[in-house]
Amino acid sequence: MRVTKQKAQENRDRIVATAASLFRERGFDGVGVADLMEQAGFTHGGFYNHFRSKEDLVGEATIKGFKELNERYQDVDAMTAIDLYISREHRDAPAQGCPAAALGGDAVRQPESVRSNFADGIEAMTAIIEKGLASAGRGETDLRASALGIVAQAAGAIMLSRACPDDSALADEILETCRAQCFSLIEAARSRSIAG
Amino acid sequence: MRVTKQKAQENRDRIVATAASLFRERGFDGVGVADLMEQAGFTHGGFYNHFRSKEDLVGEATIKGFKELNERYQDVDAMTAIDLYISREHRDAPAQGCPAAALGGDAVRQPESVRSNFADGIEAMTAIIEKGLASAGRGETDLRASALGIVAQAAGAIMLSRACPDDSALADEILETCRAQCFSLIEAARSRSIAG
DNA sequence: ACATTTCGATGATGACCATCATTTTATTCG
DNA sequence: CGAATAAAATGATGGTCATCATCGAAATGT
Repeated sequence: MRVTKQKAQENRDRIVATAASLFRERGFDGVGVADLMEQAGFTHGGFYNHFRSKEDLVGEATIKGFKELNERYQDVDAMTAIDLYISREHRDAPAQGCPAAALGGDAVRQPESVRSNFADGIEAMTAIIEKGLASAGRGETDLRASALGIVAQAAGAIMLSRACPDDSALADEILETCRAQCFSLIEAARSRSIAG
Repeated sequence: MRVTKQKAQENRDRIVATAASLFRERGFDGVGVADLMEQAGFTHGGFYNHFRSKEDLVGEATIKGFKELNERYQDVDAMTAIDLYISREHRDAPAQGCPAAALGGDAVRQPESVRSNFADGIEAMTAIIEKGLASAGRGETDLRASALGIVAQAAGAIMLSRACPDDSALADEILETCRAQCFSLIEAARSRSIAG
């Protein structure tokens, strides 16, 4: 049956949101169109009324995932951001977590259009950390470089910690060690910024 | 036809080596048994004479991948290791590169047995960096913590750089920035080690 | 109110996939 | 040498996948 124009848009949004979660949990290749549609509350057939291909959806879901993440980290201190990001809670809930950490490895095998969305997402994450790094000081030094390094270490930490077995000592050690090291990097960037 | 016992072992090794490369290039799910066997120079049927399941091969290929990597980094200075690891050459040749960076994201969806191999590989990488960090000094401080942070940042950098579009400015910026930051971390760890 | 459009459901398509049974062929072991 | 064995090839199985054609029904535009 047909459905109201607004309702159709809501349905479309729900498909994208469901995909954004499922992809982070199972990978781009781990989610079939039929399975996805069922999780969103539909049968498989309607999919191609909304998207030209699965690849299109992958691109949209990537944007959606980064948007969810960055809204949650908007306007928080860099220390708080790292405390939230490099945490067991984040590691153990990939479906609601960072797309870069969950799907960065999958992204390599995606077309340029999708990878372009990843670059935008990484750029946005970096900007958030950089903003959270800016202290009362003048910010002479390259805060962006510090932010980029912190983002790489944080995403790497979550990915590596997830790759370890459940309840592995190493998995937790990676998290704790990298959190502490990122805290140091934040402090160092700030003191350089004030001094500069 | 049947084949000499030694030849059969060589064939098996070749399948594992081919898998180790192909998996890093296309992901665990991106390589089918038939395709893999063909790349190794066989037809698909013989696969199950060598392995009980594809999952078994995934585990073995992971070990093989880390072994290849760690042999290449054995006995090198930490600076040199990072210079080799965080490089365009490494980023652009995933099939010969680090399994953690290429397959860490895929590992989450693998059984514990495979993840256990990943933990061993990460442990080995960390040990190599830690050893390369030890200077003439007494090594009072926690070099392992520094090494783990460096490994996380390095793997994260390669993963994120690969996720960006080809010829993207961000992709190269990630590499250069993280290499410089890892160099600083190495220097810092060493001076603390000497002072301690 | 009626014709048109379009959302969503049903079902089919052809291509892959992992896995296994069978056969052929050659080696290994007694 | 002969019997048992095992590696590799061939071919089939049942499952899943992305994509598409079709159709019913309801909302939209006139």
